[in-house]
Amino acid sequence: MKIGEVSKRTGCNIETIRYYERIGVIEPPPRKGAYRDYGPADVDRLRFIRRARELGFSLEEVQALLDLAPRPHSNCNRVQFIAEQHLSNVRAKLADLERMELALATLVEQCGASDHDRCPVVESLTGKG
Amino acid sequence: MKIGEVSKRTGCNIETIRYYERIGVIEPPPRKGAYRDYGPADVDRLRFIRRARELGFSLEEVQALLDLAPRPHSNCNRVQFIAEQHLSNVRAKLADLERMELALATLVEQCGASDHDRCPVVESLTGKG
DNA sequence: CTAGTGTCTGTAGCCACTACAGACTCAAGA
DNA sequence: TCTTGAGTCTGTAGTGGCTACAGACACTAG
Repeated sequence: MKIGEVSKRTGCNIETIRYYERIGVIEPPPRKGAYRDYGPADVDRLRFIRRARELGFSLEEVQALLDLAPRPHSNCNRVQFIAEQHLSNVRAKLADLERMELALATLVEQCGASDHDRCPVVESLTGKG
Repeated sequence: MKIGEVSKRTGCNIETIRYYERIGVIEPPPRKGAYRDYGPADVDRLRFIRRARELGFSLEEVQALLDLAPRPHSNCNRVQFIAEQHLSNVRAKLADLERMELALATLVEQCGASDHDRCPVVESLTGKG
């Protein structure tokens, strides 16, 4: 299977697949002539990576998960640990964004209600604190 | 005022202040001998930038806001537009993160409840979809 | 044999910083 | 005056996770 086909099947784009190879997230596949020749296992691995990325795992975490995945039974605790850590990061980011959302929504609302003598957004950013 | 003082007053670190100058977000201040010599207006501007960044505005948006800020009255509509646009980006990211959070929390929970014959996290990432 | 599509390598760009190295400047104290 | 030491200077390179080329090469169908 050539890289274009793999790209279609996994949803990873071609440049990204080669990038993953370069940084060692996937192994360099054998070559058929000048072209990379992938098998089904590569497709599975890339799908795994893509899903993990969609859940927001960093490539470093993905690496770790991939190393643990072949023996899920004995490694479940470590996998769970990584997932929990990541979950708490996600929750922290969520809290940040929620704070932003609230602040922005308030400003925008005030802006709509204002007589535009003063701009609440600018005032809020300019205020002395 | 030297850059270290400005850094303390604004919470921007020194490297960041010089970076902002390099990319044109702030003007190069005059020099007193070899050293940059800032005034109160620079402190205000950097505080503005910092606050806007904390609300998640990109530096490009910050630039635009800074250009509009001197005349908040006449520019309020444009400021509001930028803020609204940004707010909807924030909300989109929030929705993404919430999806992640839900998926991760579910997996972690299953992982805790599992007898560890199979690892729900690995299974979910490996599944054919 | 040729045209066209796909793939190859290598490099540079994106964002918003951050982290140095190695040189310098300047104010205060001896 | 001389030294010390903290602060500042410039310039460059690194971060993460791609993405976007340029310019060359490979392969396949007609």
